[in-house]
Amino acid sequence: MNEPTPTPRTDPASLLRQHGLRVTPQRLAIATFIFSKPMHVTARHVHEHIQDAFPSISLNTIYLTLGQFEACGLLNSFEVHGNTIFDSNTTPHNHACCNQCDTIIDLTGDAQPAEQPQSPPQLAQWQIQAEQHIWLGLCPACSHTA
Amino acid sequence: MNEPTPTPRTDPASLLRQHGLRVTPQRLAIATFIFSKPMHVTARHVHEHIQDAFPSISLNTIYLTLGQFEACGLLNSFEVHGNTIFDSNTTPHNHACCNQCDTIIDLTGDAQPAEQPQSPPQLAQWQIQAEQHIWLGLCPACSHTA
DNA sequence: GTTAATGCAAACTGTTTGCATACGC
DNA sequence: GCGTATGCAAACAGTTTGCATTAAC
Repeated sequence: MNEPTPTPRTDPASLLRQHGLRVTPQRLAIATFIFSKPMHVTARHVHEHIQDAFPSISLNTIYLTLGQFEACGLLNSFEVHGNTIFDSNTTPHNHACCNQCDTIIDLTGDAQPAEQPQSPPQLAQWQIQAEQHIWLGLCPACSHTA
Repeated sequence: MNEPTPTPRTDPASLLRQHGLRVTPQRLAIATFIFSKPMHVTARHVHEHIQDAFPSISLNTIYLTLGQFEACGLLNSFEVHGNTIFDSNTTPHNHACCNQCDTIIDLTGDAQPAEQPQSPPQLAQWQIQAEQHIWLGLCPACSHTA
């Protein structure tokens, strides 16, 4: 009861209300999907998944909703291969992306120095808002078949 | 005379021939512009600059040429804010990009651990081809006006 | 009832592709 | 002369915008 965790594992509806977002069935479905576990999705990916339950949902709504989730701090986003990837894991971590199959994995740093962003001295006067550390290459599966 | 540096500061024409690329006036202009000093450019940026000398040059040619330069290892590319940035500095280094004015600076690491890409253990089975470490935020100028 | 979310369509941007012509080698 | 580079146009994908309708509060 004494844990002021920023985004606790509450149910999606409460999560939305906590951030001043209206709870609509579509939004609830998106939130339920995305926050069920840490995942990396594109807007299209979400759209295709949600269409099972809401065949008439538009990509537009997906973009809007994901954008709002990100503005609330419920999601992070980054770009790989020209696509915007939304990441429901909002703790600081890095990524590796396969150049062939586009698989993305989290690199949650045990020995990683990503937690403390030790900005280089040249950035002393910058106001850093985000840090992206991405490895690109071939995942184990694609390495074998390549 | 005894320096076998990979991409020496030869004239652009020789540089192109060295990599099996035909030397055309347009290509020469692009190469001269890009390799005059380390810089970060988009295809559009190059196009606008080259149009001074070749008003009829097409964006298509720019994309093709930059793509070939990259395939030859003369350029690196990365994406920021949905744009492909071509970097004529091919030595390993990191970047910082201003979210407001899109200024990009090189972070050539003195104390930076970027030189030896110490891949995280999770990537042991990956075949890493590139590593991007980008800081996003506000540059000193935009920090002040924000 | 007020305000925000949705869905549709169209616009917009960056990039790629196809193809005929021009030109470096 | 052969083969690639160029330029034009059109295609394409991801994303954004405008607006009328609908639904949450």
